[in-house]
Amino acid sequence: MPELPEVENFKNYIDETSLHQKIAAIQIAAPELLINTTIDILRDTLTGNAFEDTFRHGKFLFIRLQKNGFLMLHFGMTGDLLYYTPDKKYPKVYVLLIQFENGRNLAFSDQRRLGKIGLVKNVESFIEDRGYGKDALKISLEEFIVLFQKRRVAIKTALMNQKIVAGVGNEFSDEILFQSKVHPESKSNVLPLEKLKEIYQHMLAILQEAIEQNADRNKLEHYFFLDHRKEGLKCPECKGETKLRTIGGRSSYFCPSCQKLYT
DNA sequence: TGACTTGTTCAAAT
DNA sequence: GATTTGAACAAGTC
Repeated sequence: MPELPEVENFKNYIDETSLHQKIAAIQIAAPELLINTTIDILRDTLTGNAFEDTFRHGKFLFIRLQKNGFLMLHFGMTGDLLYYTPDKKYPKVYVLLIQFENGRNLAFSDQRRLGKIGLVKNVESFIEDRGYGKDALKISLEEFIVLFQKRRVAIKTALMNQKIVAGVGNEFSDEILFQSKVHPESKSNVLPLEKLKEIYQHMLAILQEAIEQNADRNKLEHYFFLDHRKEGLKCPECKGETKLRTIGGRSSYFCPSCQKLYT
């Protein structure tokens, strides 16, 4: 599931493959993913244009165009990118296909179609209008503490709320709380200051390492819950059994003996 | 067959 | 008004 590190990885992928090339044509296979634009406007804007650079905020990726603002991509649950030379081997399924003048294609695929595609004039006002919080890698400790001290919801729910801090999803929130030894149902506003600080530090460390490893789960084996999302496993710390519980409408895995519940 | 999965948004409740 | 809760969406798996 694309969370912040995966989206950063997509950003790097576009930087390495798709910048400064004239777009010859585009194909749109899933118009229902478009927000604040239409097929015609998107086609008119992108054709003859080029990608200049990229910017990530939380799980959103913005690609600056040579003219007329930014192309915005959100990867939902199953979004993926592939840059390739079209030939018979690639009957690539896509929701948006960018065909460059050099003959290469960039395909945005999204099996479950929970992604989003849009045009954005101004990234800062897009983020502000929609009420998203600071990016998880850019928020300061002080800002983090102020926000989390006033939320009464479960800490896991707060961490996943993009309007508080942007970029953390279900899977990374489980790992952050496991490393911090905090039960996911602990109320955010009752956590001791020291614990909030630990959560903040683990959030940064885990996200940063995942980015360094290109969000490759095989290289994150030492992270217990990122590697094993199952109930009834042996916790590597205490050898107790891991539990599954629905928290904030999302499945949450945790170790009930290592992760302390603050009420 | 239908329950379950996730990121986001919306409506309703507090 | 701000915050919280829960349902809805899609489409695939089991």
